[in-house]
Amino acid sequence: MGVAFRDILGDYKEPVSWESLAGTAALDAHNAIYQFLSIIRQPDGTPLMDQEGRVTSHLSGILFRSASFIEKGIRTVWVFDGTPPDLKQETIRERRTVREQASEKWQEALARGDKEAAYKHARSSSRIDDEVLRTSRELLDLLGLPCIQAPSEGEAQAAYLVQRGDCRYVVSQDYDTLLFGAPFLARNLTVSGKRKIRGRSISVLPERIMLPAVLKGLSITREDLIKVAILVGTDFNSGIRGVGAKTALRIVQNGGFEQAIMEKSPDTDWETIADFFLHPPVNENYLLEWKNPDREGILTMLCDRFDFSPDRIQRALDGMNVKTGQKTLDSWF
DNA sequence: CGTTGCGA
DNA sequence: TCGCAACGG
Repeated sequence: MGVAFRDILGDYKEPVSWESLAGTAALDAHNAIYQFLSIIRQPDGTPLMDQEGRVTSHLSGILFRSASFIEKGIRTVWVFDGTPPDLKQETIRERRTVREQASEKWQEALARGDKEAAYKHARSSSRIDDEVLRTSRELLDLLGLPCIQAPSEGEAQAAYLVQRGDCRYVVSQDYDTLLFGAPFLARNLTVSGKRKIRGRSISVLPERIMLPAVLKGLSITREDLIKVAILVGTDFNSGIRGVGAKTALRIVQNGGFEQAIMEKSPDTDWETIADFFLHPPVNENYLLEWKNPDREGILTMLCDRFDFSPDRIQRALDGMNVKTGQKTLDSWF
């Protein structure tokens, strides 16, 4: 979701400093891991793999990004998806089809030696399987970072953590958490966010989106924002053809939502979808505990089992601890 | 994506 | 020291 939806959010994206993001953050694990699997690849699309051919792109991404977050004083909670709602079945089927077709196109591109196309299709063929999930959690556990299992959508759980005050903000590239009520969404939390300005390369600041500012600025309620999303399409419905975010916003602001649905998409059970965004299943009984990284455990897992270079891993581990002066991360807060 | 190595 | 290409697994 969100490709069209973001057209009305442009004015509410604020650049923020890394310092202002110190504290606890609920990380959309699916979103982050997908990004790692999708992007960390060779030019021909081959992901990082150990000697046995097991994919390791996600482990590389999790380790180095976590090291960077820890150095910046950002304590992450990794929120994993549970069982998707029935409402999402069609989207899931569509994604599987796209993935399978991308996989075929990847092989075809490889066969004809078109690396650029190979890389592009390989990215779209990315899939988070059980093995990726298991090894991700294993590494996060060794890093001492808490993982929460959502009963349903991870974005909903992440939004809940912030609403409840256990985290300051959600980290995700997707905007869905806003619909689930996250008051503070942070995007572009990448180390390598670099841009050239006047010949100089400066690091691009992360950006934040504050839900109250969005709602106030657009003069709508959260329920209205959800209606806008439903008109353009969500994970739970395909939206109305030809209606983008700006048109959808105007329709909702003018009170024309129900009529538009009735006329253009009468089969959309919008009330059920809206109710899911407003009252999603969440786990309310979680325990958040941060521990020191298990240095030996991480080295054993990544180097002995997955063929990472001990040198690189040690350097990353040094970066996580040295700055804290042997204190536990917890003692910062 | 994030790190590292290399040429200027 | 910087900027970019290549590597990592």
